[in-house]
Amino acid sequence: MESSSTSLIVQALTKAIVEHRLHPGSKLAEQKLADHFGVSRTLVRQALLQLSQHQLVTLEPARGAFVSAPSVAEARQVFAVRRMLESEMTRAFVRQVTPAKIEALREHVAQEKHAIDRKDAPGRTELLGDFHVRLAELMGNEVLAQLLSQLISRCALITLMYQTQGAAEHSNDEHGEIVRAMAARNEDLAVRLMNEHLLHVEENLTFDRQPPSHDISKALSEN
Amino acid sequence: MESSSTSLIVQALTKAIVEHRLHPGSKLAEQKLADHFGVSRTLVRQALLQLSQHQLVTLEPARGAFVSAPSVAEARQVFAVRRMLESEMTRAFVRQVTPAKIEALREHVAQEKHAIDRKDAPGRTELLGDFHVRLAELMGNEVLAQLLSQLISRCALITLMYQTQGAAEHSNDEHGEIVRAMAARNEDLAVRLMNEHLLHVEENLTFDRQPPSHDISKALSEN
DNA sequence: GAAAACAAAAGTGTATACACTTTTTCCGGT
DNA sequence: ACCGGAAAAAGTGTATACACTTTTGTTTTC
Repeated sequence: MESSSTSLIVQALTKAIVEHRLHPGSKLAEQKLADHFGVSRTLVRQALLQLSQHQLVTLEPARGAFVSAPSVAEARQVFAVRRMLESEMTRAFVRQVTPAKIEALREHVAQEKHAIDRKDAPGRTELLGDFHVRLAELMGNEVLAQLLSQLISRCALITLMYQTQGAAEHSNDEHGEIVRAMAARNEDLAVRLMNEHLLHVEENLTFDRQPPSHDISKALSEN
Repeated sequence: MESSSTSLIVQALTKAIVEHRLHPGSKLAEQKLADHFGVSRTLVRQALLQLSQHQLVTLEPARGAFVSAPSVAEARQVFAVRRMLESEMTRAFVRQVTPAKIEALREHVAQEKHAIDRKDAPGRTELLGDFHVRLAELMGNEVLAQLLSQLISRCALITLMYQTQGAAEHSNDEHGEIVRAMAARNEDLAVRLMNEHLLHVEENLTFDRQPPSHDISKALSEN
């Protein structure tokens, strides 16, 4: 790896954390990362600072940066916020729905299904999360989309990436049902389905602690 | 000014921006800020990076940092998100309300009134915003509180600080009404009042561009 | 042999140096 | 006088240096 501005480092680390190639608790030593990316510690520090704002990384004074290990309480709070935000988002969406938007969502759900059928675990996790961001984008609300994107990254850090094939299929089905309710302009049903969907995802939380991967370079090299 | 870690610089700049002592568009030159705070550019850069994540500052590559000047569209999006989030927050709050929490809110509203009566403009703006954050805190949801706090900072950058005495009183009254509806456990009323309150605040947006203050040191020295 | 104390190594936090980009200033041409 | 452009000044972006803290490993002591 070579050329990289700060944001490229942020992206690479975010991907590695969200995809659970870097486990919660892993130490992120500045010099090691700097060597890996071929830059100075300066840029790595900037990246780690940003990631700490996104809550994906925790900075301990004079001790360094670690992949965040959210507590159960924090995880539940994040999901509570998502339910508040997304149920109302769903309501607003139904009120301004158009055939083109429904078509875009159907297309997305089909992509999810494709990734699931291919057993492409990283791809399916990303797409399942992006469904919710797409909703915000289709509403034309950038602020909402960005906010949700961050919340969902945090959720991905919380839920295990290698969720069962079954759970992924279940989520995919629920996305489909939600879109159907939206297409029928059934506001209350869509909102209820979205709420239930998020509750189901939350139920599937697995709070097992895993042995941290101490080989940072290897974790990052896998793309 | 002397002793300061990065977060102190962030706080000082946030306060200056939110209180409109630094106007949107003002250039924030690193060396000037470094001299003012008596630190090196390193720490100032870290602070500016954080502020840019909070959307209070905009970084232009190779050109430097400027106090953000949110567009009208962006402002409306921020308020739309607040309405989604806060209406559901209100609903959840009513469902788990206790006399102690109501008392805390009454106390807060009284403080608001006090600041308004004293014509303490910075204090009242801060307190009027904090009402919404207090709500989140009382629900015991840190994540929600932090998120709202950031959204509200952005709103403060958008709304003029020196809102009329009348508008402040109006907001204060509405806060009082909301608390009353909550105390009565009238969920739908409380939610409706909160929604209307946020719409009123949004209506009061003033999108006049003001001449930027070029004297950064002076603006920051006023505390 | 275990625990405490010390020394060495590694790592973080802040300042500074330097290359490169943008902005400003100043000067000559029209 | 005004415009264009070169030279200087100011400013940002990244790397490096160095002080100080934490961690690790070794030796000493009981």
